Amino acid sequence: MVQLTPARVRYAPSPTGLPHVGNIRTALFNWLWARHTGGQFILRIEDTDVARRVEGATEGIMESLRWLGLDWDEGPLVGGPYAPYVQSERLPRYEQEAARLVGSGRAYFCFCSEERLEAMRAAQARRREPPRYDGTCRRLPDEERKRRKDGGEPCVVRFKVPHRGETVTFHDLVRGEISFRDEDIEDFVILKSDGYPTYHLANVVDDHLMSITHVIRGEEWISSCPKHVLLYHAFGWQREMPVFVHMPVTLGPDKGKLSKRHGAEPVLEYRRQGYLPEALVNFMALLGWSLDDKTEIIGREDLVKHFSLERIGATSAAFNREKLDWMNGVYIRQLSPEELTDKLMPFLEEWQARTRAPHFSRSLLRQVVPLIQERLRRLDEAPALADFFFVDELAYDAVLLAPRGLPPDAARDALGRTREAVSALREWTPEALEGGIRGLALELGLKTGPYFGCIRVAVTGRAVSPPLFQTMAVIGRGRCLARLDAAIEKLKQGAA
RNA sequence: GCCCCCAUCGUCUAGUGGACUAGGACAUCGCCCUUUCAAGGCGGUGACGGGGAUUCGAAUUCCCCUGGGGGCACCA
Repeated sequence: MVQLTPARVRYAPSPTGLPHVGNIRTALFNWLWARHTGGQFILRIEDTDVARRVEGATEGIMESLRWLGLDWDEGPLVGGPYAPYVQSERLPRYEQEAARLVGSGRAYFCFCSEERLEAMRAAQARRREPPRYDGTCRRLPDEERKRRKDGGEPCVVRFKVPHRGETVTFHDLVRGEISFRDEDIEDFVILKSDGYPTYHLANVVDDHLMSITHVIRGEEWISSCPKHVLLYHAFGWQREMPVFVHMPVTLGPDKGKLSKRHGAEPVLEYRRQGYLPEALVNFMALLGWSLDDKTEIIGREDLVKHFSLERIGATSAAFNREKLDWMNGVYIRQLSPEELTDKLMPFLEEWQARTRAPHFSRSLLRQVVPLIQERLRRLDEAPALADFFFVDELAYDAVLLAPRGLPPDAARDALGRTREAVSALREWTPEALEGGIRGLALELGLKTGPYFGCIRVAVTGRAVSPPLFQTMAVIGRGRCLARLDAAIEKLKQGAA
């Protein structure tokens, strides 16, 4: 492998809610790059919007990362050489850097009120002009700005975008050169009136201070990237500018950018629905990245080993639940029965608590697991698939007992003979059951299809189940005989 | 409205001028296996948005159009 310099990358979410798949995929790509290069993955909380802050969101973010196995080397809880990693705790730095810019004439105080700005934008919209700060305070004489500032008038700090009719160009690893005309960039706010920095300032300052080498983020940031580039230059940091990698956004099923509005669910919701973190990781990695023309199932280690920024595509990808479900099934089948039992326990326990199923236990579940493993796509499907192993009474429609090709009377007789034959069995094993029941089928001249179907319903209460004889073996002699009796009774009542 | 980005099967993608009658995966359809359902095996349907240009030769390069997406806050 080529010797790579260790990268320092960051996942920088704002704590405004639980991260969803599109969001956490950014974390995954950053993490993969850090691990691939042997560098550091940094978690930085960008809580510079006091109004949008959500209680507990940071914990939710960390829990999501932990569940997916995306461990961070620096950040909340673990600390690091560039602490603190929460922007609200770094306010003095931003203020200081903003002041530097004001001092050197690259930024200025702006006293325009929210109302005035709103009116300005409304007027621009009416004139069908792009909404953009009109530069009122930029044109103010220095003395007046100083006087009003010293007088305590509320203000923000705006970056003085050089409007020289030039283009601001940056290199994006995914798309190549991207350029904007400087007159299309407005004098953006870098420090708000409450003293908090905006994303633009905080992000540039911290990335520089924390020696971030690669900024891997969603493509929704492309349009603000020139602002960041301008800031790097204004600060004199252009030599150490990070490599920009704008990943394509994830689209919802309706092809809109994945968000609450477009079918995005919190990552932790996937845990609740019985997805395996390794399946979700595999799946998300393939959303916008590919190893070659055939690899679909690729485990975490191989992902780390083979991941590369160069193979990130430029087209946005729609989140496709069906493929995730398939992939999750693949990962479920790869589990050992013991592992799967462990993973299934919380889902069955939750079900048990609701239904009071009398026969549920881990050891019974352990026996059931081999019978349902290849039938599961999600862990939360297990109760619906296996409930009849754990209950006493079965509730089902008697007509199911007489499938096509087996009239009710014949079904009742067959079940009666079956009960007889089976209760005489010395061993209650799949093999013994199969021998006995097949022998009987031959003797009675019954086709196995309808006949086995009939027994299946009697024993499981449904027309679809895992293989009959193994199922009966696990359910046990006592409950099987009782269920056969109940089925015969049901048919008698139906006839009467 | 303005700016930016993108464009291969329904979906995720491979493809960097000839190896492409465009490959793989999910989904879908059919067959096989089979006591049902799965799993598995085999096979089928299915795509280079349109138009120009460059070239002996374009999915691949360039331009235009169209379509889609993103952005345009004292939000990130």
